[in-house]
Amino acid sequence: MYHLVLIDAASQGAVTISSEKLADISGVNAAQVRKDLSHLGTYGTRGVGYDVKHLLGEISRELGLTQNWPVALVGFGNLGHALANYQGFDERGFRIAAIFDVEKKKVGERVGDLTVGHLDDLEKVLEREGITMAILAVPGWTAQDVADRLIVSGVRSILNFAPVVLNVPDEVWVRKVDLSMELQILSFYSQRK
Amino acid sequence: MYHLVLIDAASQGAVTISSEKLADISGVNAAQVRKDLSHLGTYGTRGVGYDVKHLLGEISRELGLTQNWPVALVGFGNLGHALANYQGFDERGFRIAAIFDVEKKKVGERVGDLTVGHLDDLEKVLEREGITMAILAVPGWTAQDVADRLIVSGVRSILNFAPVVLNVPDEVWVRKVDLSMELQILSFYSQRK
DNA sequence: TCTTGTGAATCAATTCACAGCT
DNA sequence: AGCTGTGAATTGATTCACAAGA
Repeated sequence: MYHLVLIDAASQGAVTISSEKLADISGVNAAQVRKDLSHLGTYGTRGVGYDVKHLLGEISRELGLTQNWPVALVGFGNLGHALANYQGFDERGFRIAAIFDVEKKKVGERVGDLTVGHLDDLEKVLEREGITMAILAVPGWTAQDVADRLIVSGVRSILNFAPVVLNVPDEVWVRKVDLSMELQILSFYSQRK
Repeated sequence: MYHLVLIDAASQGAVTISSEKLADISGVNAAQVRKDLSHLGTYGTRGVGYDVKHLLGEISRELGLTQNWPVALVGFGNLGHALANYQGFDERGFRIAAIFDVEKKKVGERVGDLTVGHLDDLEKVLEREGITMAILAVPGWTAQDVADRLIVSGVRSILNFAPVVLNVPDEVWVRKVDLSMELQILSFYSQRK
C-alpha cells in the first residue's frame, strides 16, 4: 500500500513525506506507518520526514520489485482476458509471461506478443521459463486440479480467482480474490447502516 | 467464507458438518469457527455438529443475501466486461443492475438484457433504481471523481478496483481489490521461501 | 462418546506518548 | 519547531480447555 501511495506522491513531485501524510492517504494511524517503516531500517529524517524516492526504492527492494517477475495466467475466459490486457502490472513489478486455456478456439489467440497456449503444455512451459507465480482464473470445479499441476511444475505462489478454497502444501502461498465475497462483506456493512 | 464452504457442502449432499470439518476446509481453527458461529446464535447440536442447510440459511439471512441486491457497474473496459459477464454473482446474492461508461462507442452495447449507459446518466439511473452498491472499474485518475458522484447519488458501498485509495465520508464503505498488490504480497512471501 | 459454546489464557496488533535527532 | 523511532500501554483477536448437552 505504501508502495502505491509513494508512486503517486513521486509522480506529483513530492520530495519528502511525513508519516502523518502517508497515514492520512493510506487511511491508517501515523504510529502504524512509522512502526511499519522502521522494520525496513531507519530511512526517515527527524523533523523532515521520509525521502519519497529513497523510501520507494527501499520498499521496492524489500518487496523484490526491482525486477519484473514473470507470471503465468491460466484461464482465458472473461476474467483472464481482462487480466491479460491489464496495463498496470508492469509498473508494479510483474509481467504476464505465459497464458493457458483448455478451449481449442482460445488456444492460438494473441495478446500483445504472447500466444495463448494449451493447458497440456503447462508443465513444459512453466519449467522452461522458470515461472513460479501464477494467476488462476478458471472455473471453480477445475481450480484444484489446475492448482495441483501448477505446484508440480514449480509454482510457489497462486493468486486464485476461483470461488473455492484451494488445498495446497505448506510451501505454497495462495491469495484468494473472491469478487462475490467482497460484495457480501459490503452488503453486510451497508445493512448495518 | 463459511457461506461459500456451506454452499459447496450442501451441493455435495452433506446434512451436518462439524466445526472441525468446517475449520479444515476454511483453513482456520475449530474454536474460531465455533466462536464466529456463536455470534449468530446457537445453531449447532452438541455431539452432532451444525445442520448444513439451516446454518446456510441463517448465514444468508445475517448477510442479507435472501434477496438479490442490485449493483451498478461503472467502467466497461476489460475488467468491466469480465465483471458484467461473470455468472457467479447470482447465487451469492447480487445482480448487476446497471452499467455505465464514458466512451461513446461502448454506450449502447448490450450485456444480457442490460444496455451500457452513459456516465452522464449515472445519477438519474441510480436514484431511479434505488441502487446503493457499486463496482468501480475505471482508470485510477478518474476513480475519485466517479466515487464522489456515486456517493451523491446514494451509493453507500463501493468495490474499488482502481489502484488508488479513495477518500469517502464515514458512512460509505469501500473495499479495494488491487490485483498488483495481491501479486506483490505473494512475491514477497515467495522470496522469503 | 462426540461435539458445541464459551470463559480464561494467550498471543498479536495497534496506538500512545515522549525522548531524541535535525 | 517538527517529526522520527520505539518502549509501554492498550486494545483486539485467537486459541485453549473444559463443562455441559445430545
